[in-house]
Amino acid sequence: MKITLHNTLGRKLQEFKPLKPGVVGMYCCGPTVYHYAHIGNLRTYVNEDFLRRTLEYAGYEVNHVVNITDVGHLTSDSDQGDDKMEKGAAREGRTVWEIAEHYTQAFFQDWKRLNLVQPKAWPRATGYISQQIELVQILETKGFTYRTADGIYFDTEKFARYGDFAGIKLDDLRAGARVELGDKKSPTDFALWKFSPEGVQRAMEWESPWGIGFPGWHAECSAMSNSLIGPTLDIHCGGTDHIRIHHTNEIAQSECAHGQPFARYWVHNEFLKTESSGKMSKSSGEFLTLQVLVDRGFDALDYRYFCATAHYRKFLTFSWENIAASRDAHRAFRRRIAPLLSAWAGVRSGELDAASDLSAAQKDWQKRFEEALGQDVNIPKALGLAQSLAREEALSESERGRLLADWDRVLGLDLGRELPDPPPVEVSESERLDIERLFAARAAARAAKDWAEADRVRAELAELSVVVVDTPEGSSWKKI
RNA sequence: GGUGCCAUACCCAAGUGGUAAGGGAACGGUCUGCAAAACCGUGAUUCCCCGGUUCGAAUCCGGGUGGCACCUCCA
Repeated sequence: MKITLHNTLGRKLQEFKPLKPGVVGMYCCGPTVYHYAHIGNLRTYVNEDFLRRTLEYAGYEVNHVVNITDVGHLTSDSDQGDDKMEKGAAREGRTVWEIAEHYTQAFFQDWKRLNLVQPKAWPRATGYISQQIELVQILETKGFTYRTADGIYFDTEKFARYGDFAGIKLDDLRAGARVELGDKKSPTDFALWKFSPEGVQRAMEWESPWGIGFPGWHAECSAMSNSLIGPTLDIHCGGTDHIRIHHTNEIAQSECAHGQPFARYWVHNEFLKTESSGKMSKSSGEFLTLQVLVDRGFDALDYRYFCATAHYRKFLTFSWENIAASRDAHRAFRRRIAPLLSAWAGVRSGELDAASDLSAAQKDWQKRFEEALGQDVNIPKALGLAQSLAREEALSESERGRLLADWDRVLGLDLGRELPDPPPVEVSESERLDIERLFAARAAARAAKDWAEADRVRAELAELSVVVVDTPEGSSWKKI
């Protein structure tokens, strides 16, 4: 199975070939655990999960690493701004360590609810302080650093290819820079190690060859990816916002320290937008968490399905109308394929040889599915194929069921599981009595075969947003 | 100011030179006392606008218009 990926390095589609046959080293920038992840953050992890599952579907073993940033970096790369972790701690009256633990666990819960595959490692920045110090020492020895009053900085003048990755000329970048220069020689220079301010006890600080302080915010990814995967990664993932600063700096420090390419393929995810305010971001205040969606009656997998409707390199617009449309499509899809999966479960016998016993028609669908995945992980196209296959009567139910069960290894919708119904809308006691009274009146009218009256009451209930469903076992109602 | 991206039906969205996938909503039908669910059917002579290249363009090129992102933390 051939996989083509859009590589930010060179900005073009490229056939994927790992460094070592059969194995993929994949590093993904994870969350800073000072607050809940919002659904925009989560879109990126869902998309990265589609990539990982595609690679595994193609037969690769994926050494997938996602970091947890539990060190509070400054909110600006100059010497200004607050430490996000300390800010979170102050906001909630807890220690930074408690904050880190709480939001890490919340993140893990979201991860599980979205049916994301566990990475091979979840390194925490605070667990790799010595490796980060070591990285800075190597850079210092090789002459890429200089010291100012507040820290050790990377000298971007010493790395000729600095602007290449982001595709920008250094002069333009420097001329347009908005950061305060401070003691830095160039606006593009960045901190590798920051000193704790004189007379200030920071909540998180460590001993180092340069005195007490804390690592710069790009150091952890270089140090942890090197420790867990190696100096050269096959794939490095992240959001598009990281291209300019974070990934550019990771490349600079990693390649100068190790003398070899840092990552061979860079895969960047586009943002989730809102209709009103554009990009969803924590710093702007308002943001939605997965829990808010769940509280509104959506399943986490409804959100996963929603993510699957747009390609990872395109903006996806969130609105309640759009997520509801995805939920409806998702639920209808599950209802439609349930008998297909059952038919397949009924005829399958033990383990099967992957493709050898597929019919010609099945092989044709299989080929189309793999092509969609291979085209830069085109999940929306693959999902469209799954929808079409579900209605394709040229294949028997079990033939379709077999393919869909297999495709779910990539779609990750956990299709074999029955999703619980959304929780009912809250109804106050007095409202409930009103509804019960009308509901009983309608039942009486139906018993008397007074259809006109029954329909009149149904309309009255509808005005209260109450839907009545009649089944052979009796009637029931629910508020929507 | 610098850099880059996007623009396809009511909504979401695939398509990247060969004659517009898929889903949701809506409408019509079957079923049902009526509804709900399910199933069947109906949708762009056209892809923001204007030029150009080509036998052929939503797809390539040029120029507009509109929206967005990055250049401070951010997925």
